[in-house]
Amino acid sequence: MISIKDVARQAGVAISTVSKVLNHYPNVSEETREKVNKAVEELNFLPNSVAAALSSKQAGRVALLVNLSKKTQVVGEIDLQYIQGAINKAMELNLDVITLFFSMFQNRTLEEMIRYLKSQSITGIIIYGLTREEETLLELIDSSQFKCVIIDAPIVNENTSCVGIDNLRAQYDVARKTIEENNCKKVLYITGKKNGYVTDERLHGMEELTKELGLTMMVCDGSFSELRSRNITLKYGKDNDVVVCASDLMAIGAMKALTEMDIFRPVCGFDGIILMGYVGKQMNTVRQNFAEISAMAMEELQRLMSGGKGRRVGTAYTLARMKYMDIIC
Amino acid sequence: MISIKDVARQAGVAISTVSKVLNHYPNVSEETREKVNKAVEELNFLPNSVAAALSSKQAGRVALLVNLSKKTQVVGEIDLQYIQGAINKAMELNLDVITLFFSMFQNRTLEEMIRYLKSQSITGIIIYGLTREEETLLELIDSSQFKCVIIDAPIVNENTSCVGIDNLRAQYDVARKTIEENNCKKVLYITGKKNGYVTDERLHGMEELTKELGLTMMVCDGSFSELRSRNITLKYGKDNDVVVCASDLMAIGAMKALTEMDIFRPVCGFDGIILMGYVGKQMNTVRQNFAEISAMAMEELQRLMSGGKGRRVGTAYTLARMKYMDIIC
DNA sequence: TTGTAGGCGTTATCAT
DNA sequence: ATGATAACGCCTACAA
Repeated sequence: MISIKDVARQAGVAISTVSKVLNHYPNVSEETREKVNKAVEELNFLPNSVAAALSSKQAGRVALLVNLSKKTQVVGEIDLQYIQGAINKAMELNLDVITLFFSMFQNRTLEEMIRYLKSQSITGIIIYGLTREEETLLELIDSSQFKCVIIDAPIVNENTSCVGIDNLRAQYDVARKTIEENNCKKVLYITGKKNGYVTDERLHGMEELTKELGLTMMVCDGSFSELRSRNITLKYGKDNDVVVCASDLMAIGAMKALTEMDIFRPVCGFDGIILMGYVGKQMNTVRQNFAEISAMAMEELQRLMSGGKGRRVGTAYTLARMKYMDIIC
Repeated sequence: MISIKDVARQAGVAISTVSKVLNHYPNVSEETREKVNKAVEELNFLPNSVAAALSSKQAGRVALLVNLSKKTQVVGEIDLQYIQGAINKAMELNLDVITLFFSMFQNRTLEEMIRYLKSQSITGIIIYGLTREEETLLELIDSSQFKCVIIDAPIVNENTSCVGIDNLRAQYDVARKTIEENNCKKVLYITGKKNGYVTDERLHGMEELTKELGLTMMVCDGSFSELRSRNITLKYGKDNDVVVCASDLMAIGAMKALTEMDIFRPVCGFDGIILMGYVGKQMNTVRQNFAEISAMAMEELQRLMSGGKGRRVGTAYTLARMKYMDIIC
């Protein structure tokens, strides 16, 4: 394997000089910079990231902490896009990434988690799918041992940023659109998990909307479960004239229930997953670009790791309908 | 951060002795072994994997090379299970993992790929979704620079193993079941991509079956595309009395087409993805446990990395029907 | 059986 | 502006 040493020899300079050029240090003459770059080209040199990680305490590695939604069986779509977006961006930024799942830390203490992450030279973490139930993770964030970026949970401090859409607004928007299109008065709102951060925000969006339009609203805990949403709809669907769901999966469950009951009620979902295109009926939904959000999170993490302070980063969304013929190819 | 040095001091032995205990070397007295382990416990020591990777040339890291199926829009389910299965097993085996995607190496030469992987201290690779079109990857495997495990492609050599089900048999089985259940004579077979390894194997399964049962078979290239399958079915579905597809997605496309044409034909798919449960009609399919397959691949890779020779590893499958009420919760 | 010392490829701190 | 040199944490001959 060809190393920085070879480059140094080839360029006729010291190892440390090569390192400086590689890392864009200021005090290097244009002349040597060129010599070194030429040698790098000639030798096709690529720095060993493992050695770099070991040596420098600042250019650490980042961990993706993914909460695989096993609860719903439709695994994958969102999480994979998160992972992909993050990894691609990381490669662009020259950051090392390892992917981890919540389940790996199931019964671990805070100290064990920290130890493990440190043993991997992790200095930055992106967390996907955090809920209030993950107490140890919340402590981890609080511990300030790592730079963190949280997706879709409003946690911000010195070392922690959050990125995500404005859930309140988005829920308001998609529900309003659906309600106005169908001239509804009584809305059945099926929420996400009790302890989910987005759950509250979205609910507030509905509260604002129903108050503003003078609607009545029945709120049921769907826990992001397609089955629960289905049962709730079977029970209360008929008595309301629109079903607003805090997730697409729940919207699908609701729609399937309505179809079975052979009654029509407009339904809207949240997230814009491809699966929505398969259920026949078109529904309004909030569409997010998960890969892009994740890429932004990675950029934000890099900012934090190089000294930036935690902050809130907003991402975009659109209202959409997923049509079968659009999504297949 | 607490290091091997601290453990050595605490145990009153030399650093190298600690290392020996940690790595289960033979020549260590029971007494010192206990002293060291006690110190490890007390200090909650966890070895730094980055340093280990840098130091030892043998305990390298492994890369997951995933071919994200962008062609079909239903991304995720299979790939994510692969990733999850591999990472979980790797953690168990104490192996470092990084996840990469084919797209990252789109226009890269063999040398560039090798350089990159070496710069990451990669010594083992698991490849998911390989086709004959990935020429550079095939060269990479041939180069013998890394230990490789290929999923679902019959490539075996000194440093390369493959793991996967018997595609010929599985295709034969699921088709036979469907055909016998419905007493069919004329089968429309929609294949996967021309250059996919499994495509041929599955086709051979069909050839064996149709010959054995004396059926007529019409073979169309579906390229794993739901849309193509749909169009093929629209065109030829009526003239045949069963549609056998080399993937679930294509089975769904075929079924949707049949439904639109308002005719019934039994359809069977391949893979057992959750999505199958959403399309209403139940279809036979071959169910694979992707996470488990991937875990086996990781174990096989470890075997290779510790000196084992390449070989073929078979995995299990079952025939199943995906029912909506079974898959939601 | 145990310890010493050199090396893995970088980065970072000093002199120069 | 450049170059020695000491870390970084661990592994592994080799020596004791």
